[in-house]
Amino acid sequence: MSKITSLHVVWLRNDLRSYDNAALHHATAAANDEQNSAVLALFIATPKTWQRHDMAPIRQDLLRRRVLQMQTELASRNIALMALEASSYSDCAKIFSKLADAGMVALYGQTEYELREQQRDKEITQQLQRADITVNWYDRLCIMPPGTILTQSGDTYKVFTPFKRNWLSRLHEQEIRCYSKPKASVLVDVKQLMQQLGVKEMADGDGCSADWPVAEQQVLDKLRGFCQQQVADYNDKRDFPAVKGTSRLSAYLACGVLSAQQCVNRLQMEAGPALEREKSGASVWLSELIWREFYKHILLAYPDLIKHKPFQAETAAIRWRQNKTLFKAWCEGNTGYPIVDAAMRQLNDTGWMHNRLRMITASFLVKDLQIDWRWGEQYFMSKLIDGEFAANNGGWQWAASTGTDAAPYFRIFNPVTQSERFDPEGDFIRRFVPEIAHVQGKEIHWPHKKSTPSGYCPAIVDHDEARKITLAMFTEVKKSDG
DNA sequence: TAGTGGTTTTG
DNA sequence: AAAACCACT
Repeated sequence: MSKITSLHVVWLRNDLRSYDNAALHHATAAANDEQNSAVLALFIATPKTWQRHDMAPIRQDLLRRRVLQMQTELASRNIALMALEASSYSDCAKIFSKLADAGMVALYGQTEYELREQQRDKEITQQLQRADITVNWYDRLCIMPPGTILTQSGDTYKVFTPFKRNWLSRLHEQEIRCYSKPKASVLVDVKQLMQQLGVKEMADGDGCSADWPVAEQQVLDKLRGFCQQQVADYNDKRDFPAVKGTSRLSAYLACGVLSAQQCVNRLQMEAGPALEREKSGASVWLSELIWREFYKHILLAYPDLIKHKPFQAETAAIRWRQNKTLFKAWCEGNTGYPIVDAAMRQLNDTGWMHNRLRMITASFLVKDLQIDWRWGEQYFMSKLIDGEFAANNGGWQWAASTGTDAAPYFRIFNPVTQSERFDPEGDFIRRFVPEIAHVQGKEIHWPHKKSTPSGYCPAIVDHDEARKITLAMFTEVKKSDG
């Protein structure tokens, strides 16, 4: 075989899949078109940057496991995946200059919307273009890319429902296309290339995400299974944490084993007509995918969000309580509110939390403990296997009433009412708060009525009182703003 | 035609 | 209360 003289490099980040991967697809097509040309997929682990972004250890481990799995999957398609270990994003530049010397002719990748990531990509782009290397970015993180869904006056939507209406009308105008799995003709010898470049191989993770399978086919089967068997009941079951009513695909969307395009494509295939029915399981699940895009669009349009500025400027003046003791109790699931404690322990024990519980615990931290939503935002990121800036920040600001969407009511959840409504039998609470598992019947939602069961913590705050304090805090900043 | 004001909608 | 739409200019 003749010597490889040109490399088409695919930089994988949060698009760790071989199906429907635009970058991989185009790089392979280009390489197959040329003589002595090969595709090289590249992943660079950057634990220092990950840590600075509070990326949960379980999410880091999932990334590493997925990359190793993908290495095998891609090799069978004649595509080598070089998995490297660096420290932070600034080290990526050195790797690319070495690749440029080794015959790299083009770079392919999927765009990302966070500030540091955009800076990183901009710098690498400039560096490579100076060396006459073609750089191709594909904006496929969303089905409808930011900038394509605007109000009639050309503004970014700040309210979900009109955004969704617009988004859906676009969906009806077009067919969602997914790229096929690429196949190259020449396989690069990665071991040799790594030696030649003098770069460090990616380290293994600690395996803490082992409960989450990483084989691409297995994940696609999960998606298909969900769309065939569960999505029909999604609207009826999704709010009950004791029931497996949600897709549990968020972690795979976050690291891109699945694309949103694949999700909607599969949903249309399996649930077709139901999608046209309002409140059908299929259309409600689609709404959740649209929420994901809504927050990504918002993030790109309001870059201050990445600096943790509140969307509603006047709420920056709120003086949140800096109480480490109360915060710790919330983190550890020792608030004395069973549904809150069960939820936080689910997060701590499994790296994942049911969406209904994310709203309940967020509301509790902000509206019952008056603690800065940013503390909660950061804690969630540091624990969640599916933590992504846009959705996490959007969700927290929604719960904190500092974000988009100006509803005329004030959003304070009553944790006991929420518990009664969404964990009616207390099954979920008993699973995660064993010290009150023996409490019979509806008392499980509020076991303090007679006296707090031994081994369980008393309530750290009185909800009705806390509610009044919070309302006053918001009234204060609203009136000083005029 | 882009700006306005009045009306409807809002996770 | 604020956003978005819509009709009118």
